[in-house]
Amino acid sequence: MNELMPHAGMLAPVPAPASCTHCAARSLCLPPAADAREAVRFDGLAGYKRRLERDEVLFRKDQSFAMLYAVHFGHLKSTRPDHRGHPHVTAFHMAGDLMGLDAIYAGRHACTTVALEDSEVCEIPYAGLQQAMHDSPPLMERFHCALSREILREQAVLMHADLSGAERLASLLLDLSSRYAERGYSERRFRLRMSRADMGDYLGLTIESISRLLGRFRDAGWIALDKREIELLDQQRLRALLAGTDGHALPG
Amino acid sequence: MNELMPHAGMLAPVPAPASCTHCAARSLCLPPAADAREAVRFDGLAGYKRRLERDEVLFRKDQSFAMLYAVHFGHLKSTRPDHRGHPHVTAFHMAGDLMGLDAIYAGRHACTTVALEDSEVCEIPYAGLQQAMHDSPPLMERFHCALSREILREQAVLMHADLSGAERLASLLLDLSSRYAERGYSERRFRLRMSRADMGDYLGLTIESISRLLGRFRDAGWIALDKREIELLDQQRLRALLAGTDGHALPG
DNA sequence: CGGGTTTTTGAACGCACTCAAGTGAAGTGG
DNA sequence: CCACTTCACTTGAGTGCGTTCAAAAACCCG
Repeated sequence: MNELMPHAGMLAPVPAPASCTHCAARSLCLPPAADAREAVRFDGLAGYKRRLERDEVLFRKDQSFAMLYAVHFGHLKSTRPDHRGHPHVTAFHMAGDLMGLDAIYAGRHACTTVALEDSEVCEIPYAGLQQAMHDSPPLMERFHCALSREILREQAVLMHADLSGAERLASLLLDLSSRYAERGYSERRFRLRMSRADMGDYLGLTIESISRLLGRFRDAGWIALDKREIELLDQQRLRALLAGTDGHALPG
Repeated sequence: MNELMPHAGMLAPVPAPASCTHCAARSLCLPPAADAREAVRFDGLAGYKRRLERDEVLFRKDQSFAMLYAVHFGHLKSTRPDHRGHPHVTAFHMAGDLMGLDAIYAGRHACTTVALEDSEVCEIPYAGLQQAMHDSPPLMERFHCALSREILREQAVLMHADLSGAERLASLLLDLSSRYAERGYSERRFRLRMSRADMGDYLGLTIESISRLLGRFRDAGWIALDKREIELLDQQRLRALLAGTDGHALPG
């Protein structure tokens, strides 16, 4: 394990070096935007950070739930074993994303979350958050929005059901692109932090299919690909593939 | 439309005939279980009911969000159009289920919800609920649990991705069965309120596949089927199919 | 450089889809 | 009461896509 400091409760809110008020992902995360006093208070709540090395586990399925986490920097994935026991990727997380929301119901984590690269997360004690929400209706509302957004996100993935492999892959690439855009990074060129196997587990395709589809996208001139470095050369075509408006399907 | 009474705000909480305290689905729904005073207050909040005929729309996608709804009796489905515009069923709702949670984020409904049969729903004004949650931390916690459970439910469906058609169908039948059991109905014998087409839209299969699979389940002696009336003759086999532990797959 | 992992590529199979026809029950109007 | 329509479901035949199995190539890290 890699705990830099002990998990403190609400009693000793020693401020951590980096505060939410100056965080780049602030607008996508939980801390209140407007009120300065509340912002300071939230810093005290979420001040503790935890560093993770690549492949290090943040929390494991069935582990008892006490903290929510927000990505400060880096990338993580969440996996859940299916009925057969095979792991299935339920989400990829990047800066500002909230993790652990699915643990509130049962009081234990429903998924295992792992760092895809060296990362840092902010710890948000759930008990403290509840208290803070009681005192601050705007914070409560932000939290409800975050939960609702997570439901929406999963509904969107859920609708992959009757999409072809090419459509699912296009959907993932465009999703990543738009999330990088939200964060001020290039929506055209980015690095795929996850392995082909992770992409397959996420989309319900095999690793071979992912590889073949990426190859066909490259051959069609829709993307440029160098290992995990990707550039979306023709977003329009990718979108058209999803919409099915395009007369031209993927050549291949 | 079919509004029996005007939508009142918090100012005129005229109690409706049936109260949450006596509702059969109370334990599965939002109202607090313990405190009698809070229970009465919640009755005032959620007292208004709305009746729906079969095929009547409760709310439509993009409609602005003001109310959450709970199923009092009857069954409903929620659908969302995919990128192509084809409707996709995201959930089937029965007594006690909360609807509209996905609308909190954007302030507009993300799906369209329709009655599968004559039904009645309880209206829960979101603004009033927020106020009530501010006054009652236990209610707030129940609400967070409900949101978290919805996330879990969708994750479970999301993992259908790499299941075969037979496995997906078994999963749906067992899910319905366990939900009826929770509500005190028979887990063995029940009525499928939705059409084969709805089941297909939900599971990502065609109507023909649903029909064939139900036929194979029947021929294998795992279920008895009379139109929409179904009896699970061998739950063990259905479960074994999902777990993949069973040596015997579905004969076919 | 070598050993292990990740990714790519090839060939054949099987499942769910599409297209097409047919059955059955419920509802309508003469 | 019976033709007719309509809708929901069933059944059959053929195809295509993603899978499985198998092997080679590229990459990473010691």
